[in-house]
Amino acid sequence: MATVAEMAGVGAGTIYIYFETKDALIVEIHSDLKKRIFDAINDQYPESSSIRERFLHIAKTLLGYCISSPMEFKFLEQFHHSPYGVAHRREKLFGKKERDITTDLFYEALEKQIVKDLPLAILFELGFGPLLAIARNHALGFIQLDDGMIERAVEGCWHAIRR
Amino acid sequence: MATVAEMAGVGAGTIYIYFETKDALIVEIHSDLKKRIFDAINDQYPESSSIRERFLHIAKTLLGYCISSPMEFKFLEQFHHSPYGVAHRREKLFGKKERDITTDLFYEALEKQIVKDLPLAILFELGFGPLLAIARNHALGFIQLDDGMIERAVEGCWHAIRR
Amino acid sequence: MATVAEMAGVGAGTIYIYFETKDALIVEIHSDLKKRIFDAINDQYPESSSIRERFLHIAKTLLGYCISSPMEFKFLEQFHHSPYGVAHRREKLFGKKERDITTDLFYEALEKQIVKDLPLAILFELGFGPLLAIARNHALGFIQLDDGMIERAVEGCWHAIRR
Amino acid sequence: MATVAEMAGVGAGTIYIYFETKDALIVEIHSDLKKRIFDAINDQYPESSSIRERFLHIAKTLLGYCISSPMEFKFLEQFHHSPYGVAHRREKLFGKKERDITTDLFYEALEKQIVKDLPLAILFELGFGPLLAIARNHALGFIQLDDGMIERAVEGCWHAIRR
DNA sequence: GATGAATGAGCGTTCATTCAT
DNA sequence: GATGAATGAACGCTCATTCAT
Repeated sequence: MATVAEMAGVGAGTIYIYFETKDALIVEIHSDLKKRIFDAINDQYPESSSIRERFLHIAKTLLGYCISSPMEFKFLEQFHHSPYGVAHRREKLFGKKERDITTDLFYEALEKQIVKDLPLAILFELGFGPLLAIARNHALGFIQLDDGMIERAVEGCWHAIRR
Repeated sequence: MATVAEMAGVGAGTIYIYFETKDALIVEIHSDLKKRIFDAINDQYPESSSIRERFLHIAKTLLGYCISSPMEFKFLEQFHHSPYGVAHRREKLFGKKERDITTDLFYEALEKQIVKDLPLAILFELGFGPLLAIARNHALGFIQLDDGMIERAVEGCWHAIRR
Repeated sequence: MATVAEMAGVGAGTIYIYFETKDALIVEIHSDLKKRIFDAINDQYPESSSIRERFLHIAKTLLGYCISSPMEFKFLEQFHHSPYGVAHRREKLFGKKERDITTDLFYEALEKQIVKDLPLAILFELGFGPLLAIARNHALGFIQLDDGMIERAVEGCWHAIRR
Repeated sequence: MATVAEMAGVGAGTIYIYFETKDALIVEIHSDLKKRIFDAINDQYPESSSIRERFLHIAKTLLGYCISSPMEFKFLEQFHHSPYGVAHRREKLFGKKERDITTDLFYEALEKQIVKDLPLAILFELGFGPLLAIARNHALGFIQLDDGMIERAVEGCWHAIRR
């Protein structure tokens, strides 16, 4: 928190005027980041194309965002694998949260029997989980991504969920 | 470390008789766990079956282990997403470590052009990453796994990597 | 550090607002103390008197300070015989530190061949070392210093170094 | 203590059969060392020469020992500036300890009014203190001792105490 | 006598949070 | 509203000593 305050050019106590706790700050940053990603997805979202097309659009946009914004991605990763992330997903799955574009897509795909008959949580992990993992490998320098590789990896995610 | 000592019913210093540092303790627990998982995989490993059969055996064994040993799995997850895990994977990918059964399988599958032309790291993430994620969702009570679901999820992982 | 904080009537962490580490605290106390001693020496320093007179002034001021400030002296002793003190003297002997009043005096005395042809380090030990030792003996109650004794001891130190 | 035991090739507990505490071990090592030094001094001690001659013999032997046995000297230094050393000197000054060769020399010198009229403790510090300090400077690499330098330094110590 | 595994108080340091100014 | 000095429980680790074998 001291570092955050310093980088923000404010006093250490000032943060607590705008955020109740460190946790609240983190959750809000995460919300903000999520909003930005969904904005990127919604931009040029092929609303009336096939489910496959829409999935590929989401997947590529997500992966592209993670690769081009390494700091934001690093935060996202840490959030995901922390108690914050667990609480967030629990809320998303069981809570009263309004639907988002990915949830809608999967519900539609399940209805039309285009994807495997699996719970939403699993479809998420099969369809989008590997993308984040791939971005992590890229960020760590374990792999050098190129367009063909991205194409094949995203295609793989689609194969994982489709019937 | 204080908690570990307390739960073990020993003094704080006793741990340091058996493990040089906290890090050494963590790495050794991980090694031990990995060995147990590979033992489980090697047990009844269908050496002479198809690559698909072998992959499915590994995937199911891995998922089964994670589901039936929730504490061990929780440790494995934390390790994976910590600097220890990053160092471990870096070593596995670039280091002089002897090959393991999964690496061998993927190399063979790449050679025979049975799986997509992707780096080992990505094949791992597509093929096994979602399984750990699914186990996590199960452990957190987000999903109730049944045999059909496991079958479909594992099948999805195979679809993700196969050509 | 816990004891220091307690005696200062502050929390354990408070010290670290003013001093980066325990070492920094110790070094700063030492600097402060050294400054006070040099201030005492500079006060009424017989600039234009003989080298002998100037040496005796320094020696008596130093001994007087050590006797009248037993706590400060105790710190000085501990510092001197610790790795901090060794590093400090190494810096003083070989480093780029600006000269101080005692170094200047010894250089002048060497040039004028008034003191024995010995390295600075040895002149220090012969000329001032015993004074600190005498102060220690006094602080420990091993001896009861009186003016005559101080006079003779300081005179002895002068005899040790002069030609 | 663990290191001592290891270097001695015995178990950690074995030390405590022969020495009640770590402190007792240290005190005994010191006694042993002191004995060795006095043996070196007694060897070829010029019993019937002048006090000056005898002092110079002791001083040179002491300095020579410290220079040629750096490990032993390091121990001696640490002992001297520790609570052990303080207790030891208190005992030596006020206790029932039998006289040693240096004490005898100083008593004789005081009687014959050859040395300054100062307490034994101060004579020790003026006469022998700088020698240990010089050995320390040598051990730390602060000075490079040669025969002339040793001669002048020891001479200085004599000048410090003689009338 | 000899062993060495076990102990636990204490070390220097951190950091999210508070509150008087 | 803004500040930043103050807090103190908790961190990983050490080491002189003990005692069952």
